[in-house]
Amino acid sequence: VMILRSRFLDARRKRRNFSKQASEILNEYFYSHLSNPYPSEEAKEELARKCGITVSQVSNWFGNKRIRYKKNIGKAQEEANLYAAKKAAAAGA
Amino acid sequence: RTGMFYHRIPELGGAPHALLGKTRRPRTAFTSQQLLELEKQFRMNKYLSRPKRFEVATSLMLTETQVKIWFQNRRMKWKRSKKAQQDTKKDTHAHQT
DNA sequence: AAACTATGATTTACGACGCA
DNA sequence: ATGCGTCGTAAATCATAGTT
Repeated sequence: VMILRSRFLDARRKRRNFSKQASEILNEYFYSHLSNPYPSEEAKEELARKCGITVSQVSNWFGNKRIRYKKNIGKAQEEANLYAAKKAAAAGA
Repeated sequence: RTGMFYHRIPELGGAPHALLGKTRRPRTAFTSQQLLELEKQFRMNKYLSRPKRFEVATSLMLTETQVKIWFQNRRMKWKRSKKAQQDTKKDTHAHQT
């Protein structure tokens, strides 16, 4: 059909991947709160500050992460173990 | 165990609205013509009166609920963009230490 | 460099809750 | 009690960045 998307106004979709460090912080939070990965507004603000991104971006990240984790628990499990180990190592110090 | 994170509020709710008779309307991609008209209406009024909603829905072959929800979502988007603009202003002329 | 994959952003549709 | 408001979200999809 002629759903010729307004390919112009969507130019804000100029995205950049987050820094390795920011992803690290977000993943650490996600996997250490796996039973309830829903950060409060305050937690989102803190994550945003630590990652140097906006609160909306933090919300987007968690939304994407939750759904994609759920859709592939097997694969994500590796990542979960990785971050669990990392946390343990940090705590063990 | 992969304790599936259900939908918030551990107490109450229990299972997330699953086996209930309700069927979620599949996500429909509105056509560019529909979006153009909806945006036009939104520029005129941020809120739609009941008669106007019926008129718009009918002319665009959408349900009144779809139009209602579209306006709700559009207002949220509008609000987010205004907020983002404010935040940008704050950043733009920064206060250095 | 084309094909494929990862990822951040945007778009419909709701559930929960508020208020008149 | 009904109905529409916001808020936060799921899920699908889009658009581009990154990888093979």
